[in-house]
Amino acid sequence: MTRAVTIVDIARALDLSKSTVSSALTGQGRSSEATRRRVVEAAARMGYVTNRAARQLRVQSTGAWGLYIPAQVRMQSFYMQFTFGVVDEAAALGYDVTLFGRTSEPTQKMGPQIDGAIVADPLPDDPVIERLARTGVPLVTGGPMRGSNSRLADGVIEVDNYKMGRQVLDQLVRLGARLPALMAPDAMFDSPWAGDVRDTYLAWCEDHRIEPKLATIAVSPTSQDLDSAVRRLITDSSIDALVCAPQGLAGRSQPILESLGYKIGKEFHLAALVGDPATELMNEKITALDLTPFEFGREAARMMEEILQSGATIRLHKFHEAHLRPAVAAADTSGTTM
Amino acid sequence: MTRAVTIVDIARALDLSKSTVSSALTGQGRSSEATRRRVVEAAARMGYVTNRAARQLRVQSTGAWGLYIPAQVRMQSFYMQFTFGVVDEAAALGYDVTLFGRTSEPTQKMGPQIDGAIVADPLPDDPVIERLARTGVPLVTGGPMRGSNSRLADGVIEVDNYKMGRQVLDQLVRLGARLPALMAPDAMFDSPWAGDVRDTYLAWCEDHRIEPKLATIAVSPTSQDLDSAVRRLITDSSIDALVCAPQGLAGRSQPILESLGYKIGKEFHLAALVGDPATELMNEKITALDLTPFEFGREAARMMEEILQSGATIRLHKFHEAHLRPAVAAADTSGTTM
DNA sequence: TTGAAAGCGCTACCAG
DNA sequence: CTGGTAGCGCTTTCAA
Repeated sequence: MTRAVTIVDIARALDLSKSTVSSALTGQGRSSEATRRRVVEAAARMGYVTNRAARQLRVQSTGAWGLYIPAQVRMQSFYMQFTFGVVDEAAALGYDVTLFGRTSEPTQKMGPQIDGAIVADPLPDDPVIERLARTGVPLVTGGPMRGSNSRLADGVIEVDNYKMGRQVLDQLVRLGARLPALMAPDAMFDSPWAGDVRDTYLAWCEDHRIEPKLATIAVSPTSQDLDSAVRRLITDSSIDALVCAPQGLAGRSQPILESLGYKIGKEFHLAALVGDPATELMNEKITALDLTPFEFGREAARMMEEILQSGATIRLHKFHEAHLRPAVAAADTSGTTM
Repeated sequence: MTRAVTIVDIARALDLSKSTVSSALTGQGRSSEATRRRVVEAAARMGYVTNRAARQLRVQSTGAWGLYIPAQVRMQSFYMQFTFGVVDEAAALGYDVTLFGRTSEPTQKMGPQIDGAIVADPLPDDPVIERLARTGVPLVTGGPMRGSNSRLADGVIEVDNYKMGRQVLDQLVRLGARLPALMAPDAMFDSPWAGDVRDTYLAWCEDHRIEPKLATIAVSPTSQDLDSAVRRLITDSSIDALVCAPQGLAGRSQPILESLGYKIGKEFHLAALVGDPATELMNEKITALDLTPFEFGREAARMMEEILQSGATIRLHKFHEAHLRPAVAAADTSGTTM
């Protein structure tokens, strides 16, 4: 592993000064086009690559963003896609993305060194978020912050859960449902999103003069837990539709319901508020919301860039577009339309 | 955002020199225990945090590792857990983890600045891996490398796919299966792991004088694709067990098979080679391999540390322990053991 | 046991 | 348009 080539190397090779090379490379147009090209060409030929540490030390910026995904939901593909959306766009903007885990610091004397932090689905009192915020760098959240933490965010990008939730419920009614139940995350994952989902459902029920049927469950329940939750829900009451908030649970509920004799898409309807690409968005019997998490992540990254560009003087709030992917109406056994 | 506190600040405050503070902080025991404690205490009180860039510039190391997950499989929870295993252990060892996406660089004049790269399930000719390797930093792979890339890795940690695959197949036989089929990843994800899985199955079949029944499928197939693949497999032949290689497919196949009248765990057996925590490892009817991906990631990180400590002079190869979680034998309707 | 000084690679400023 | 120089914060000699 030989010593890396630096700007002095290429300065010597071209018989120029450090400064000329530097400005030619960063391209702030103080040098003549001719020398600029010579420098760039030589840099490429010699395999020059900027030393980030040196640059950062000088410019006082790290060139990296921190990304934090709460431990509770790390198994969901939504967050993986969100993550790579952030990574992808960040790379395009010239930033690295550093991932933070749960512990993250105790051993570390050297705190995370980042220019900004992005947090997905911030939980009200997550200590990691507080620590991230305390570093003083801009904070962008995917999903709103609530409670004491809420003013910590410089940028928020969220899905309009209220609008989308209603679209799902209305769609179920359109398919023939009269009494949809909601399966929402339990207290272990009491994120603002979870709260929005509950509130939306309750408000919708009130509008429709419907007795709400709400069950709570872990975001990644065991088969047994899901099984008993579903059974409890359908035996307790006369519901004819089930809206599952956590990703994947609608897909996993389908076989349970079918084994109990329900015909999904006909006398019973299923919906997913966070459609899983493999199991729900591809499943025509399930009405699902496509939250396009990859694009969601990209937008979060773009928002971060915007805030950084402004010198962290602005606060941004945007909505990310989600899409309703309705279930295909089940072909009636008695005949067929079209 | 006030200026960060540096070692000079705390040197001034304590009326010491930069050097003394530095060595006290890094604790290489040249200063007296008394001053060392004074310095450490002051640092904590003043909220000192090491400037990574400065340290790196001096020491010529970035304090960060790169992690790359092939795009094809990013939706699998296995990789998410692996990722956070790496992040967790890296943090404990004092390293940041920078995530790499597919594009990663075109815009970047500034190549990734890392001390080492970790790659999960390296695909034979992945250009990102080549680029990572070309940076000259140590490379650790989760899963073996094959083909032209294979000598690029300084460290390899892998599951003994051969041993574990056989354990699964033998277990199915023990449960009563005679003719197990394999559902393996298609050419889109032709990783060494996928190859191992196929080879193991074929060798096992030969040993047992069984005609192999092999189907290939996308690692994240649509419901329709999975449905038709399963149907094709069982109608074409008289198989009585199905081993699914890609994560989650055994769980997703279960309802398909059941809807066709098969009783899983009795006359038909299902197995998952990469047990999904939510759908397969929790499902008592499915024989599943628990690859403990989080721990897998941690081990990869520890291996990286070991290689780095050696000055990248050693090459390491280890096996990561996976666990067979057999299906619970279905209670026979005619009676019960015990 | 401590201090002074050099220097990692880069950008920014000030002359020319 | 270009060169010289200072200095970002840190570690690491070399002297005291």
